[in-house]
Amino acid sequence: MLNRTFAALADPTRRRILAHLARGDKCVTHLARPHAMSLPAVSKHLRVLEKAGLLRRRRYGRVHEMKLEAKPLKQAAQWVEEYRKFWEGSLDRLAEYLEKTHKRTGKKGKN
Amino acid sequence: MLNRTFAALADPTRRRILAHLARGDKCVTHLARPHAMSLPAVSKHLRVLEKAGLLRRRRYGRVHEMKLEAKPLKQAAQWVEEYRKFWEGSLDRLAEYLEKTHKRTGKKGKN
DNA sequence: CAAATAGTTAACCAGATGGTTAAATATTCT
DNA sequence: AGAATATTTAACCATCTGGTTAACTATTTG
Repeated sequence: MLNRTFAALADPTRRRILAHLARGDKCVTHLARPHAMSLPAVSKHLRVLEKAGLLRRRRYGRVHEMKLEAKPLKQAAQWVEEYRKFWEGSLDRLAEYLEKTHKRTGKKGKN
Repeated sequence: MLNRTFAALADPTRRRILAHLARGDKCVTHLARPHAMSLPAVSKHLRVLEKAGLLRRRRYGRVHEMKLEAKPLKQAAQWVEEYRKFWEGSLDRLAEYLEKTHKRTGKKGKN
């Protein structure tokens, strides 16, 4: 799940599409316009996002309305947040690392 | 920047490597052991992570010590967090959406 | 019905990705 | 010096990715 989510987010076009969707649901042509590429290209991006569960599609006649789906984003946020423990406690970790790995003149200070 | 970060995070092997690194810095062989793949494969993964700025490498003789670098993760978290506004206010958005789309009398708006 | 509109599917292409094995490069150990 | 260890580089392969154009399906409109 995270695989597809992160892979989907790795493309700037797709992130822009999501940004637009966050400001209101849009149909394919509408989402395509600001992107200097063909419609099929956008269509593909939308399918990637859909497969990643980042948007849901509803058809109204010939128009496909896209709707942002936040669940995968939440999951991604959760994953990344686990590393907050690390980057907020990084000095402690560094100390621990220095102590454990290199017994060379144990200077364990905090900065 | 986000491109590379998210792309790097899209691979489970790389996420596992980061998880190990978050628990202490490790050298290549050490990081490779739990992954059922060749050393060069792991080496490649490490380079991807390095290029994405997610880790820093220090050489002590022939041993390369890897160290988790949190900045890109922070940036990624920041990006994802922007969508919290959306998924926490999703009901309002939904209401807005319903109002705009369904009660409309066939106007071809360029919203 | 015919034409316009919305969107997808198909076929193709160049380049990236993720893996392999074999060989090369440093560095450390005896 | 020679062997072992840590890691990278090279060459190769299959598959995925992101784009294209052309053709197709489906729906709305005149």
